[in-house]
Amino acid sequence: MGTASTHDTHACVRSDAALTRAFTILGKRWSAVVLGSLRSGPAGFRELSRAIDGLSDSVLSDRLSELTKEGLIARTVDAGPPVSVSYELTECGKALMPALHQISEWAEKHLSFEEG
Amino acid sequence: MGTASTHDTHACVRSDAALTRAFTILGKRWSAVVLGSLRSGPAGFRELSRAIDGLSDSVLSDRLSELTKEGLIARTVDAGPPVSVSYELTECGKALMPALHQISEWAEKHLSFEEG
DNA sequence: AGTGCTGCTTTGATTTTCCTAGCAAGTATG
DNA sequence: CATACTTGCTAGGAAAATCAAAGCAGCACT
Repeated sequence: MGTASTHDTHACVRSDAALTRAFTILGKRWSAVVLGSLRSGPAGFRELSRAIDGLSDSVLSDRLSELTKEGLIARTVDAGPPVSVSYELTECGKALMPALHQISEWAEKHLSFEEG
Repeated sequence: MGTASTHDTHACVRSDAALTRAFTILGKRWSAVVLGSLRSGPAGFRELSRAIDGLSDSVLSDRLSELTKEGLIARTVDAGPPVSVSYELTECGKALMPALHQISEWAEKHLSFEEG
């Protein structure tokens, strides 16, 4: 087949723009894990740092900024006196939770957890 | 401190091991997009390269190797003469599609597509 | 004052990703 | 054979992301 026109435009669109856009955010190391950690409620910087093993403060700071900028989480400052900061999911962020949960279940079923 | 008082195991497990493991794979740039591109059926290297805009050959090669090693996709060589290679989702990879689809829908609803 | 908590930022080193080429092999022309 | 174009990759090196560790300011407890 295909001898007629070589440069046709029926590319079948294997590429999914929405998925690509989503993974501009989620495709960064730790983004999704940070979001997942916020699933059970608001948390402070140090709490997240402690909860997520392997993630350094500088990267956590970056992810938190990006996620806030993208509107997935919100940063709230309570000027105490002991000033405390807390991060929590926005509606947008919450809407992602079912998908994250599904991925989590997929991982448990299909992935091995001993890796080098 | 806090002899018998402080509730030390207050950790609430914010960290999700399965999610963390999943995003050891998916959290790499282009992994999920490559998988998504394979959802409509097998494809060759060049076809994927053309379909996914912005992804370079060297990175595609990396992702394909990793995804194959992790068992999400399979590489099949048909020694022609015109030798042709095709990649396709394994059962494991297919099982991830619903989640990817959900993320795609989430992106369409909640994300803006004009970004800098 | 000393120690530890909080929320970050800064400093390099290491790793990953990216872009530009290029290779080997096959097909299609002439 | 030569040229041109395909396929499936790999190499080199630069740019960006990630890393661990330390530092800093503010507040609390002792």
